[in-house]
Amino acid sequence: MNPQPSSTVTIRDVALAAGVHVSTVSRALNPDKRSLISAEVLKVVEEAARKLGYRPNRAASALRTGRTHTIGVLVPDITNPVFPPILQGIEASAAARGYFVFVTNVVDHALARPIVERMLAQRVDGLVLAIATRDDPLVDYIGKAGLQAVLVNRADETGRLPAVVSDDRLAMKLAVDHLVSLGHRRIAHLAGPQNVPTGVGRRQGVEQALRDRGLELASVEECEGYSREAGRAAMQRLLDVYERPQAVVCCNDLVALGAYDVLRERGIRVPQDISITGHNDMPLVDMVNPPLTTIRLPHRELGWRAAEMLFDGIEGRAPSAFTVVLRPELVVRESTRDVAGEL
Amino acid sequence: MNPQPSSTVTIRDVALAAGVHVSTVSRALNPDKRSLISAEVLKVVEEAARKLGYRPNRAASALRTGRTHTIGVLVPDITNPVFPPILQGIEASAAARGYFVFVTNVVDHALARPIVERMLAQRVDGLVLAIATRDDPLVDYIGKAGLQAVLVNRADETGRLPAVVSDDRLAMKLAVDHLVSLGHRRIAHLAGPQNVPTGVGRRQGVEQALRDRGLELASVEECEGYSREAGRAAMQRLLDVYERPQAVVCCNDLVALGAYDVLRERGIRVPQDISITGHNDMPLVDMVNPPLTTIRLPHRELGWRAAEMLFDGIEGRAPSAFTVVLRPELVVRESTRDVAGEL
DNA sequence: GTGAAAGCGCTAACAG
DNA sequence: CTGTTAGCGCTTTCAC
Repeated sequence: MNPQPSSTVTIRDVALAAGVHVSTVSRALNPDKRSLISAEVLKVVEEAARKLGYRPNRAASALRTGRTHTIGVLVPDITNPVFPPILQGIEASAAARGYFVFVTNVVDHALARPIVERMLAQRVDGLVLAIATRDDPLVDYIGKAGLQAVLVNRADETGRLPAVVSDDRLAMKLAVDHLVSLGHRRIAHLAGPQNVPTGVGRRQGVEQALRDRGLELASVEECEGYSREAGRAAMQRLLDVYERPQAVVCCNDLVALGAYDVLRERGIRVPQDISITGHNDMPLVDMVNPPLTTIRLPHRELGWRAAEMLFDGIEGRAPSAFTVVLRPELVVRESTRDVAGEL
Repeated sequence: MNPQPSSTVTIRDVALAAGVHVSTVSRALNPDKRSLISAEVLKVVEEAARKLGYRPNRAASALRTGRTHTIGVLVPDITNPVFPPILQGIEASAAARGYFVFVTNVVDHALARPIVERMLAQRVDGLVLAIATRDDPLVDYIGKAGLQAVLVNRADETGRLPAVVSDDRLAMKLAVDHLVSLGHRRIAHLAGPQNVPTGVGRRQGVEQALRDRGLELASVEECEGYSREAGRAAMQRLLDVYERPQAVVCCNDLVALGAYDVLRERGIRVPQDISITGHNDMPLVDMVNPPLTTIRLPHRELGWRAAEMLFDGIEGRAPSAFTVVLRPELVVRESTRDVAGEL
């Protein structure tokens, strides 16, 4: 009575058991074509399929239809806490549509191309890229291969691929406006790598927001990466080279924590002596000392929207937008302090 | 000259271009059968394949051979920071062997079965499960379906499936021994859910380690989950019901942070008034206030080893072990304090 | 060492 | 509404 372990139950077996032709079974089991089948036959087929524990072979269907119901996702480092929620959003969208998600960790950017080639061999229906650097030849390659793809968390400036991003400039404006409203004037920036779009966008955001308030950037240092270690190094340079700023807008939380490290070593107190802001609101930054004022991104929604756009493309629907820009929000904690009353 | 975008380059096209039969191409491009082909023909075929940008269609090969070169991974919550490094280990092993990894987030345990069924339909070659609860019918189902599978981070007590785990008892012994050596005697435990193996194992580990030192558990509360919120609730109960302990061994870091929350609210200082230990050494617990003394697990290796075992099984090699137990290590920070000199 | 031929399980014209 | 037929691209006996 129990459904069999499937192993080798094919559409043929079901057809035999139901006393109909295989194509009838195929139609009966395909939601889109079910309507072509009489209610009577439908029942018999479904019953037979159920009894035998039939499970359509996706590999066979993929060969025939060219659609595998799989997508690939490339992330630079899955242990970076911004990516899990993005993946979760992607996977939730995929699961809801009956797709599976190949997740790959692109440790070294040179490996991205071979990974995409392997995905092509696997005949994925589309790709979500969380890794494109500025002006990436990979984007060209994907375009030429005629593959559906969406970028997430990084836009393609040349507009070849649709993208879902958070508004980096707005994010930095929120941070700067917050600091200015607290009375800060000498504001520095620990910038992200200037060869990735987010690094550039956030830096421009800081500069523009400052300009809007009639101020200019006190000083800036570029980090080699979005890591605590890079933040530490950059903060050291910032303090060694320039006059100490009243506040530092960091390109992300990890960098801000690296800045914390340096400040603690040098006996500079946050926020009494200097205010710090981050970006991402990664888990536990509300638990560090002091709790970090930062920018919260809708990471899960970023992933979800990217996946939805991808599926729209795959299923031939016109995408509703080419670039989707989501709104970040400011989360005020204790790493920023009001200095308006002081001279 | 540039390799074509593949789209429709098949083995036939290569055969035609090389002036040989398709089966020759198939052999030439299969590392295991390459030796059957003359060096001369080999060169011609490889050249043709390269020139055309040929990319073997895995869906076709899967249909023919029954092997898809894909595995599935089920995790309960990818945003829980223990899982990304495990996934990273799995993915690294898979990539090295030319496999892809389907990652799924099993939000609700009732969804696990349908997900496994869809994976079966997708004809994955094997499964890594990070989700089994004690005595899970899913394990039976997988066994019956004849699917290769390995558990990670959770053992199957009935021994039906191979597993890679960290030594939970040893972990707790490390924590307890550390606290005892600091002079603590009244030691409590915030236990994990007793319907998952790790919850039970860690609790037993605490009790045994205490017994080994001639002590007994001062008090214990069970958390509803491995979350900060659950830790908060359990810590509240612990303080409300029992005499305040000198130290609390927590079943994991999130729970320990929940305990921090309660202690802070009640003005009980860590570590001056009470020592706290965690488990997992998740990112940033070295940055919280105070930095958490905890147990570090080899998460990445857990994933790697699980994947390696799975591939051994898939490729017909006898697995080198049925259960692999990895060693955790103690990381001492500032949430535990020496009280030996005090009365 | 290479070619011929069959078929993995499924879907999609095309008939009827 | 259902059956017939062909074939997706690849691998693998079986011949020669």
